[in-house]
Amino acid sequence: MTTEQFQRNTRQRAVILEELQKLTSHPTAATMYEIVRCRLPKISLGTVYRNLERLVEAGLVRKLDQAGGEARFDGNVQPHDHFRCVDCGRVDDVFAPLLDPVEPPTHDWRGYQFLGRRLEYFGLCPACSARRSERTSISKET
Amino acid sequence: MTTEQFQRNTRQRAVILEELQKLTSHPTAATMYEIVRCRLPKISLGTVYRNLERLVEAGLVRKLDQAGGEARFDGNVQPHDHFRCVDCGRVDDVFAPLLDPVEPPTHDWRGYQFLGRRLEYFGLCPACSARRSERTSISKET
DNA sequence: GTATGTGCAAATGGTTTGCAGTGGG
DNA sequence: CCCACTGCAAACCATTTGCACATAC
Repeated sequence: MTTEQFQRNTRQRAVILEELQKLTSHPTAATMYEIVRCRLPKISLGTVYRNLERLVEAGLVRKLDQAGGEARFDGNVQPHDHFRCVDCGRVDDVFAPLLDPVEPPTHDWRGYQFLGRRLEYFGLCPACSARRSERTSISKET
Repeated sequence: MTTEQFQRNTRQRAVILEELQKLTSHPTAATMYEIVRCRLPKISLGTVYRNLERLVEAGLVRKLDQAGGEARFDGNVQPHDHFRCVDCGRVDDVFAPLLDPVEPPTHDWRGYQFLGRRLEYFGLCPACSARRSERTSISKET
């Protein structure tokens, strides 16, 4: 898994990949740092960033980044889409294809060479949706 | 256009919206700052950021922040998708719907409340695509 | 007149990087 | 034994924010 793609196989990289693949949440680099520190107390945040980046390049990890916000990482590289909660920021997998997964041309659409797409839904996750409607009914009562 | 949505209508906000709507490119906040400074030399970058954010909230401008790096802004709020070049970073409009625009449920899909979706293609723009294949053939020749 | 919005500059926060030291092969 | 990788801390850079002043209404 970690073989061949890298010049050296370090314990740090192995643990980062292993822990990320255990999760179905989509942790930030900082969260990964906290998780990995349980097993490698001396690891640095810089190493976490560097390895996540290299794992992305190697195609073993997906990066879900957003301008101005924290990037999140996904250990599941199977094609699938995401739902981002605008209140709490959590990212969940969307298993049902909500958009017809017709692929764009793989290359040369009017000179553009397509490499992929990013599709993300946004809205309120179940918890935040409940919390909001609760607040609304309270404010109506008061 | 700028009326009603805001408590006060300032020249700064009007110029920012006006200049952004002239463009079909998708400038960053820094680029908008440069553009607007031709007409308002004393404007500050902070004001550009604040107003772009408020214009997004008012639904007059779209913010394209799906990828890491700098956010880009779009004065065209008609529903359409985008193509981002991974080499030079330019963002172009995608006019032809490459994905069937089937809308996700408007709310309550397994407790999730959908507010919208963001779709972005990425790959190489015509210029960068040409530049890359040129380099490849050169390296083959050499 | 007032409080919303601006200009300025400093702060913030996620991410990257330079460097000396470590350890994988 | 060498050089890719690490730990550490400082640097970076897009964005946000605090504050005194300006101006829209």
